[in-house]
Amino acid sequence: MPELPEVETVRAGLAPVLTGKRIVRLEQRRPNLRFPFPANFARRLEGRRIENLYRRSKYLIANIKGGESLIMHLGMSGRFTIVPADSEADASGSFTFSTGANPKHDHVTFRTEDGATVTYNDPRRFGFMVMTPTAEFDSHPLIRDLGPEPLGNALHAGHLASRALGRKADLKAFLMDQKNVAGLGNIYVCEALYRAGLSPKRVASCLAKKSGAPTGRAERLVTTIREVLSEAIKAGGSSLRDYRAADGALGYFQHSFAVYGREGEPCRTPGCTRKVQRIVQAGRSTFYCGTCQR
DNA sequence: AAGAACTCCTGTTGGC
DNA sequence: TGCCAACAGGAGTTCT
Repeated sequence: MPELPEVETVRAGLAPVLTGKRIVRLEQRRPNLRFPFPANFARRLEGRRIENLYRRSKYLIANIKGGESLIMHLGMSGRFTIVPADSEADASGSFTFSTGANPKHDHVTFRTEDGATVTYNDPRRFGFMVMTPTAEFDSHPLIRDLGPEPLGNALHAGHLASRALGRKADLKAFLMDQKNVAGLGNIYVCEALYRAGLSPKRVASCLAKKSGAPTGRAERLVTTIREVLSEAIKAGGSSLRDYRAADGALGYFQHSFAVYGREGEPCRTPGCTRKVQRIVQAGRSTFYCGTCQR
């Protein structure tokens, strides 16, 4: 579920609780999520310090003192919940801070030296946690082929054009592919395409001229991708169904969707009378306005 | 090599 | 009310 803005919001919530802290206990309640947990997972983390917590694409990464990195992905339904150190069980035995999720899907709990706990809950178990030597991080198979961070300098129209040149996939699929741009998912691709006035059904190669130079469409897309992601981060992400920040807060960017989830509702472009359409591309819903997006 | 289909898993929703 | 199909912020694997 979470795309870049949601993962970034989770990172911001977890960072003050985890950065620089020693993990004193790790409870792992099942052998695997999407992939098996790292071998000797608890033994490799207990007693060790988290040096920093950062985000790359939709991954959360913790550098662990001693030379390993923990790579975490939330999949479709993953959620982290913090229970602060000073919260206490009430008379009924339940915690003041409930995780708000079905506890049968609480798969991993980290306890820090401060007494805070961070629990990972994931009903669908499409998320995962893997470890790799930090020195080999960049060449890890999950990391090495990722495209540029959309909010950094490496994403520019020329990059999109060079990736898109000669590609027959449609624009929607091109932008969903993490090798081309990192961090976008179904929601923000739909929203960025709407803002750029580009049809999701267009062929990806429309971003490049025959010379390989970027078209105006590529320029517009870079701008709208950045805009929509930045605004969503400011709003704390989008909360539909499962997603919450680590402190339990709901994001509110879903109220700003122009097209996502709005099938049959009027296009928000002033003067446009068209209704938002839903089509299926590569098995996923795409929402767009057939008038404003060409 | 690129692209499409299939797969993992549980929960929720809407139609009959 | 129940039953069943469709769908959900992802992406690796396998096939053509």
